[in-house]
Amino acid sequence: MAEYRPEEIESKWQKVWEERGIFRVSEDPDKPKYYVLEMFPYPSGRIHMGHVRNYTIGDVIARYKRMRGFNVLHPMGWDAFGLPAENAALKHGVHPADWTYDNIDYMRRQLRRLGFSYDWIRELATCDHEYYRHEQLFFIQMLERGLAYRKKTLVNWCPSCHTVLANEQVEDGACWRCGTEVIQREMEGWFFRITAYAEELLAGLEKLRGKWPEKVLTMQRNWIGKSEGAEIEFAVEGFPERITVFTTRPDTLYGVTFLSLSPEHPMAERLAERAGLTQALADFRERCRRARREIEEGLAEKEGLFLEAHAIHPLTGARVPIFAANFVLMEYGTGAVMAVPAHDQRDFEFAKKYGLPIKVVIQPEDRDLDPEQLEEAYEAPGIMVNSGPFTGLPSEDAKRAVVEHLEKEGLGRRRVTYRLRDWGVSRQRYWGCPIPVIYCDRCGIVPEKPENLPVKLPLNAQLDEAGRSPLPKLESFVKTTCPRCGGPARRETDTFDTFVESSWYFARFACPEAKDPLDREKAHYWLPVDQYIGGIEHAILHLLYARFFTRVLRDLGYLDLDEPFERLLTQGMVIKEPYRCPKHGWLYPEEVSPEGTCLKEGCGEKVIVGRPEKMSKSKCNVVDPDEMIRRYGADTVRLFMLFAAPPERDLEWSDHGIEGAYRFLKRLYQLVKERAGELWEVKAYAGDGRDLSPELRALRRKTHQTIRKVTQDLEERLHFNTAIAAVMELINFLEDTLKKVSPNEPALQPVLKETLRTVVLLLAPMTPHLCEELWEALGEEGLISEAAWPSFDEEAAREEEVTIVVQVNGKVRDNLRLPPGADEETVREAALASPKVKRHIEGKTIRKVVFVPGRLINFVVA
RNA sequence: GCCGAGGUGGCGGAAUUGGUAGACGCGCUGGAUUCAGGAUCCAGUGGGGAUACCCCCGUGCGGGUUCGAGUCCCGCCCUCGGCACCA
Repeated sequence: MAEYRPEEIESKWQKVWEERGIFRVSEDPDKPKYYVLEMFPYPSGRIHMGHVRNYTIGDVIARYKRMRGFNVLHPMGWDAFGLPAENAALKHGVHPADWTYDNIDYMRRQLRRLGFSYDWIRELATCDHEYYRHEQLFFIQMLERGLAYRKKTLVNWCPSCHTVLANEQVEDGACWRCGTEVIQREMEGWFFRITAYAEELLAGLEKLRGKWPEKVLTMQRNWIGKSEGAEIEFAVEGFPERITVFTTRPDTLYGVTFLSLSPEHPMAERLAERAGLTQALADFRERCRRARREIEEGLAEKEGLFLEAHAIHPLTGARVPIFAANFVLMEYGTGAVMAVPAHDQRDFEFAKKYGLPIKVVIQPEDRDLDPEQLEEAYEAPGIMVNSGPFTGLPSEDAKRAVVEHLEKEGLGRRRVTYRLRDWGVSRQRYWGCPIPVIYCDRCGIVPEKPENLPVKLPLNAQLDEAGRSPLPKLESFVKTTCPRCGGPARRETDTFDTFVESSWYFARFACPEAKDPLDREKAHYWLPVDQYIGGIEHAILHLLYARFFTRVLRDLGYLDLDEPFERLLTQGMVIKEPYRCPKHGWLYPEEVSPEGTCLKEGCGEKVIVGRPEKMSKSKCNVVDPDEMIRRYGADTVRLFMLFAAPPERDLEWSDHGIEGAYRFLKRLYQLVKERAGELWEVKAYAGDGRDLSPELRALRRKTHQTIRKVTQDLEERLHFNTAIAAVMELINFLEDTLKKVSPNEPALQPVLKETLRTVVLLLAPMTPHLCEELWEALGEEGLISEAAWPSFDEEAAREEEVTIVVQVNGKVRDNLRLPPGADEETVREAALASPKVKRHIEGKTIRKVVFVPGRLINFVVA
């Protein structure tokens, strides 16, 4: 019996694909285009199961669309700048470039072994100056348009990575990469004006409804954080300047009893100076910066510093004290808040702590608020009280009325504020794209001339042992001449956030050889990406930056689209249960006995099996793709990744599960190989089925039903697990049929050929190597990778008989096999003839009959 | 606290529009084959009662709508994810 040898089959077909270059694409006006993209990997060394899953899903879509006649762009590249390269360099004494390129070579081989249908000609690595030079040009152009700028501000500093992080890159107050708590630090750096696009980025989400996961849309919406309200100006006693506050509750204006300023607010500084509190304020500001994490998590108690100054209420003229408060952020709104303790919980707590007055200006309908008795702020709407001319209005209406009044008086205006902050892109790191600006003592900040690009990252740098960037000390890099005046000048030594590279790589894939950053025509042909696939961890980060950058490139004239990714699939993680011994800690599966005891040093302790979680080396619950490919072959690994769960859900790794996938492929291989000889020259059945025996007609029906089912699952839902299940069902059905049908039946071989041919075609996007092999064995022409997707015959798929469920009082009592068109009368008679039904009806009256044609009949009796 | 997703056999998961709950796979049980193990093949496999026909119960919990609810409505519990002093 033929033995399934995946390693032979797989290398054979990978070579054929490679030699014939069948996955290379170019623009073809005669075919509809389809661009499938998976988030490109960071070349960390080896691919992990998460990559395998991500890229398998993408490959199935690419191969399927190709079979459907699309001109498919399916590229792959490397997100090759980043900190791990520098860390590895320090640890192993290799240069980040060597480390990165070695990893790329290894990982490329791994991807090839999995049989992914990439157009490798388009491969790119972002650390290549032929890639990042274009990004430097974008930056210069952004600078001209004010979309990039430099400012000094409080930034998130990761002490372990020795660099600044953008707000999006801080999770729960910690660095997203290494988990170290970030500290607040005042620094100069470069920013991209993403806030200029806040409204457009928010509005664009609407168009993605139904095409992106709702969850991602919600997360982005929250992150942008639009809120509508008003700016209101307060005069300051003894000062010419006014303090402008932002509020979403102008209706509570009459309830203001004090103002809170951010400790970073310039006015706080001025007031403190006058009151001789400069040192006190500086200390307070320092404390707030240090405790930022606690403050943001709401753990820190509210704290304030009275600045011994008063503001004048714009409408009542009342004197209200001014505080610096630890919970007021300089970066949001105006950095100043009007405090309404009766109707804002934060202000309430602050007022209680410092004994400040509480003034009720909104009354709920069902009770009376007494400021003396309040235990928490009343934040809901109600009826205005103590509010001058606005008293008696519903608070929701008063919001507008108050603002209109202020606008008339020149004391305030409507204002929309976003939570989104500008994107800080400066990184104090070596292994990244140099920011192409020069500092000249005479001319100030000067961008590099476009013709001098790229500003190459020097590869001769000696890495600093403490992990700091060597660039500032590298004279040959820093020392330069000013592009404007020709005098001596210094280069910027910060590099870009690596998210800048990944913000436009999908566009470069459309025209990787273009001399210009992008070839408008090619980009226009290929973009947008029709299907993008990647992890949910980039719900905000990469996906928001890429949406922003696409719009910038549009406004710079490079692209003519708004949204880069038409459809988005966020695949779940690959997870596995970890094992832990009370004495020896985390264990590898092979360190656990079949009885569930620890095998380390003859320990014998009962092993604790954790709930499945993300694979990580530290918990010893990783599965190595190389090892699995070696054991079972790429097709089996791919099949299991697709079969074990629908793509958006987490996938639990199972050693038994992958065995099952292997078993299935082996069975299919043997089935086809056994029959291949006799079927070689047989033509697939092409009749109308009337000449077939009932068994063969049924097999044919199942075949066409399966084509329909698999097509739907791949086309509409991307639910590969149910598609595979359907093919398995077909094979089970085929084997049952073979047992029932005489081998001499003349139509057997054509029908069998049709079925096997179909099975192989349907599985081809998922397990391409095996299917090429079986396609060839069946005597079919050409490569299955280039074959057309099968179409189904509606007539052949139609059931000759349908199952009609018979219920009595809603309980299933029997089922009938009848022709699909059977009318109520026929069904009713057949149903009443059934003894199983009779038993439940006898002696009772039929009150009602519910008939659903082709499905069911229900007798309601009493 | 707010928002979102989810809760179905021993396990991963099906059930696309309110119409036979548990497809497909794993595991398990029994049998065949084998010196034996493995591999393979066959049969069974939600729970309970009867072991012959059948009957009752069953999709997190409690209500409801309906001839009929995993699916719709109301209330609650639990798990996971995101956001959270953003004025």
